[in-house]
Amino acid sequence: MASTIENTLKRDIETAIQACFHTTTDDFVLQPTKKDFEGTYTFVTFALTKALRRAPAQIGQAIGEYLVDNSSVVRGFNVVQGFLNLSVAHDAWLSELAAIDTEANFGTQPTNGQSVMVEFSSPNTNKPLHLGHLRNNCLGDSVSRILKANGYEVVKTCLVNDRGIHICKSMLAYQKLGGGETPESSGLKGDHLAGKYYVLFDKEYKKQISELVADGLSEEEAAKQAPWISEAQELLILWEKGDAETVALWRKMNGWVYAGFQETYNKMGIRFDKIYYESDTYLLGKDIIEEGLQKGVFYKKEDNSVWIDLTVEGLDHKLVLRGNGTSVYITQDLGTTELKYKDYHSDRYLWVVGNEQDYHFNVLFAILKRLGRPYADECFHLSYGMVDLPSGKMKSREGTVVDADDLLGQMVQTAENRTRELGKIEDFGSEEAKNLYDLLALGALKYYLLKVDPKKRMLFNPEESIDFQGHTGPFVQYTYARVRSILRKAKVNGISAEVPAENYEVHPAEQEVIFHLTQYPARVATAGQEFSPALISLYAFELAKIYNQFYAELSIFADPDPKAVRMRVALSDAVAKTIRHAMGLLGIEVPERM
RNA sequence: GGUCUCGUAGCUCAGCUGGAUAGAGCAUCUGCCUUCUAAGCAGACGGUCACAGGUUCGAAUCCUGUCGGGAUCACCA
Repeated sequence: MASTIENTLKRDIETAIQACFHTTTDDFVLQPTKKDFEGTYTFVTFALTKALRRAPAQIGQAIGEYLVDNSSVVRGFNVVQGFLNLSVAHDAWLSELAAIDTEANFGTQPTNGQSVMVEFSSPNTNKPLHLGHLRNNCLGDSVSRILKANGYEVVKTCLVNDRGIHICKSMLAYQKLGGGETPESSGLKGDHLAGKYYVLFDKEYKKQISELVADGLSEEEAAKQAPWISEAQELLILWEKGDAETVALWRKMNGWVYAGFQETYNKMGIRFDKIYYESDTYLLGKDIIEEGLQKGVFYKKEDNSVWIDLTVEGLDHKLVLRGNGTSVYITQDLGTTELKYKDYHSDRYLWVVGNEQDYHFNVLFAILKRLGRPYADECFHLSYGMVDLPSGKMKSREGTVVDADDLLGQMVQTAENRTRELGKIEDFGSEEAKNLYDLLALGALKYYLLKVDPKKRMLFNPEESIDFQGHTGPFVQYTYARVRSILRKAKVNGISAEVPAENYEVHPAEQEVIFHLTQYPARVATAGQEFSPALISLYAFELAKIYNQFYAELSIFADPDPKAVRMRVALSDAVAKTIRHAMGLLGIEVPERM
């Protein structure tokens, strides 16, 4: 995965060590040279000092001299303490760039013959999507794209949580207070309409609790006895029995929510290959419990409830089936996982689920292993951190959520305002302009959510709008548009991209750009191994930044050397291609102009 | 209380499989558009890498402990 220069360099250094000292090292440290020093790669010699019993600088000097004489990729060197800084030969830069230039799908690996299922989003159908869901969606979508670029066949899947007591709560409130309201009659998006009744339920429920508490009941008792909660539970029972009226209402309200979600997914550019509905799968898993009992993996208590002892794994005893024979969360997940396996026989399974469920997934994977499932070792939980507000966690019932549709709308507005201020696209038609605003807003939002290490929780301050400058999506998009402008100009002037084969002194600013281009495939591979779009985000930013520096320092068309002009056009072309590819892995589109 | 996780500049984050003087962006201040898109570039300011020990030639990074934040330990999903 490393670049040609890097591979050659490693080999040549090994040869040098052998030739100079008649030994080898397994502690091989080759890293990019720090900015303040001359060179591109730095070989660290400290590890060799003990075995060779020589000063680090002495070792560096010897290896450096050998490389300058014998390595095709080394042009010069300097030694600072134990650091051997190496400059790359001009021809090596040129051939590296030429190779990238001719590669049609730079960054994409050929198929590896393996398949992976990525489950993400998995929303509840009782309230609209918020910023936390957006992080999940962006992560799931981007990781899917990254895995695909790494050669996997990817199945994107979503398990819709469309049944249960929470759904019945919104249904009940709607029955009581809805008065036949519909998305059409109210002008509300379907998921927001359902969410409205979920909130109304909670309001009334809380009122009922406090009334009961005033009558002398304990909080706990009151929460159980409040009339609306009992009615909601009755609704759930009716639903499970298949009561026609209840099911019809459920279907109607869920339909609204699906339509609402679909609209948001469409806006975000997110699609699934397969959607599972919990209403179809919630009874699954019981046969696995039976199987586990027979295998002695599970045990039964006196009340008929079924458990597993996971203390050996450092976990607890865990309930897997209630005494009355009904499922719990883990039962369903066992069933759904088995179903996914039966449906797709994928080689690997990835769940993009918040880190609040770390324990659940540890349990799930431990059980799968105990049951000897063939896919047990290929299950991974991409555990991402919550999006918190300065006030703490987002809570939908307390109205402290950042609504996905609202935020998206605001960002489109910001994109429009900013674009108008700059006045660069006055010749755009209204539809063209609208597309650009959407593209920029999505770029800013997705980049914002993806640039942070997925594992870490992140803070969103609603008081501060998401930036369009600096380390942002629009910065990268802008750089792309800028490069495209260069390439258009080259085409108009009949200048073709061409990397000279030799006799060209590659300018340091050009070297920097080429060096970063060479790092891309390795970065894509690491991002795939670590399920981390943040690595790609950072890369895209760095590449754009370095190109902008090159752009500010050197003139492309005004250079007197026509070889330099053609070479820089080729370099620009490679950068445009790579930025587009990297942003594509984040699910972000790039504009021709902005 | 047990387990997991995080603590880096005023703010948001990189760096963490040990390597040079700890890096970006935002914010504040200063320069740069008669030349390829200034959503840009250059510079200034800003740090006891929570704290204390340990390992080593070398620690933000590894180990131990302390303090502080978060999550989780449901017959909720």
